[in-house]
Amino acid sequence: MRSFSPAVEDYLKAIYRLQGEAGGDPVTTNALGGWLGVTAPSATGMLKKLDDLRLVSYVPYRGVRLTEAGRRAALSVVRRHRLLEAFLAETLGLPWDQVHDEAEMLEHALSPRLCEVIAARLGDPRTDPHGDPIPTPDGRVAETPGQDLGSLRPGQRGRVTRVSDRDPAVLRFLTARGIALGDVLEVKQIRSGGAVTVQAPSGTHLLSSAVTAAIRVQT
Amino acid sequence: MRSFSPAVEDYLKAIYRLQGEAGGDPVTTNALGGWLGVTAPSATGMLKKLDDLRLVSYVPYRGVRLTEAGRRAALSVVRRHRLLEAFLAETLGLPWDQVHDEAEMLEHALSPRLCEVIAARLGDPRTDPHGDPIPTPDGRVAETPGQDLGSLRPGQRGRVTRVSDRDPAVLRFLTARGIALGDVLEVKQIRSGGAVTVQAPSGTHLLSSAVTAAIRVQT
DNA sequence: CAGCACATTTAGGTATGCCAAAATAAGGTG
DNA sequence: CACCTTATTTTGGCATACCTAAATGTGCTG
Repeated sequence: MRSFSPAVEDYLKAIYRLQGEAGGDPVTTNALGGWLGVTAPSATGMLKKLDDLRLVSYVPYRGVRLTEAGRRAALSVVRRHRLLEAFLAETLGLPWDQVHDEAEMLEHALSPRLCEVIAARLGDPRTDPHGDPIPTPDGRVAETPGQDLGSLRPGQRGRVTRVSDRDPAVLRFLTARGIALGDVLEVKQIRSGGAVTVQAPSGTHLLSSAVTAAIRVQT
Repeated sequence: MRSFSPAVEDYLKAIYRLQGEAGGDPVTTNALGGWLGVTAPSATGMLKKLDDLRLVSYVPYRGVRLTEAGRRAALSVVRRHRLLEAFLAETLGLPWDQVHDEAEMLEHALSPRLCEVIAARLGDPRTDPHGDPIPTPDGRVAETPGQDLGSLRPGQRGRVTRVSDRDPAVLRFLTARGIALGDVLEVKQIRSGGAVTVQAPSGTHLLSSAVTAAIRVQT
């Protein structure tokens, strides 16, 4: 597989992520531009190019979907990204709220060879520091079942399997509260606005809806 | 200090290196283009830009020299490059003939923060795996005195302090012969064409002029 | 000091990837 | 079904960084 420009890789990764959130629906130009911080015309131009490269199938005004080749390319980027996150946390002790931004920059510069050396060194980890699954080199991903913490009802318990890396502030908040991956949380009370009181190993905490939306749990 | 594009960083690094080899003379457009693998017109265009940025002083037809700001920027890139080489060798066990190419790609994506985390993790090493000095964050470099192995006369001895990372094949050759940084070599015989027979801890070896030119020794 | 060889710059062009402004399509509403 | 809002695409431009071909400067040699 030849290699792509950083811009192309970023678009593929974004389409992969948004497609996952959209539950299979095509991704719209605006959603993509918004996610990547570029204007819609810029996204349109890139989508045409990706369609020419057969990485996506793009129907004007109808949105875009990854082709099989596009999916493989996207997973390659995701693999590099998440392996780097795991590596930076493991080897340099970087906290989980910092690994994402660093990996974001390094992922485009990581050679296939070095990528696999890192994977071997880490013992082929299955998840990154946020609990996100690391795709295999041949493009398989173990998507973990589970649900948002916000969807639990009072009295229900769930083990934290995954925390979104989107907002570093959320990660820092959880660190400060002593909540980590693997902890079992019990929902005590649901307040107005979606805030939730939970019982964690580290104590009782009030989590805003922004926080509960970032946490995936397995019951 | 704001950050520069990969292309600008590569030019600064190249000018720094060629200026060192030229012993203070200005670097010519052609030498620069040749080193970087771009045509002379491309180099001319970039030199004008670097002059506008006050990173070099460029006199048409007369060559180019780094300004103090340019020197600092170049040393920042060199620091990142050599720290990465040391890190890859130390942490992942990458052989010294492979670290250069990987560092070459990663250096432009290494944030100042991560750079210093790596330096701390390694205990602020003074040299990279080839013996090249690592500049300090504030722009000081401990240039090691020494001379090319090829300049020694029969009977003279020298300790290997530095090996050029330019040609990975030379590095692999030395590894295969059991010659490493710190070894003391004694020149036994100089053959036609600059090839040299040396006595090393690992035995007696015949080194081509390409190899002796890559080795710096301290007598 | 004329001419030549070579180094270097100028001129003109390509490919990426971004933007703002203007035009157009899609989809819901009266 | 015409209209209006919103999403999207088209148009025209900009910046970076590269190239080839043509023009020009430099410095050496006869």
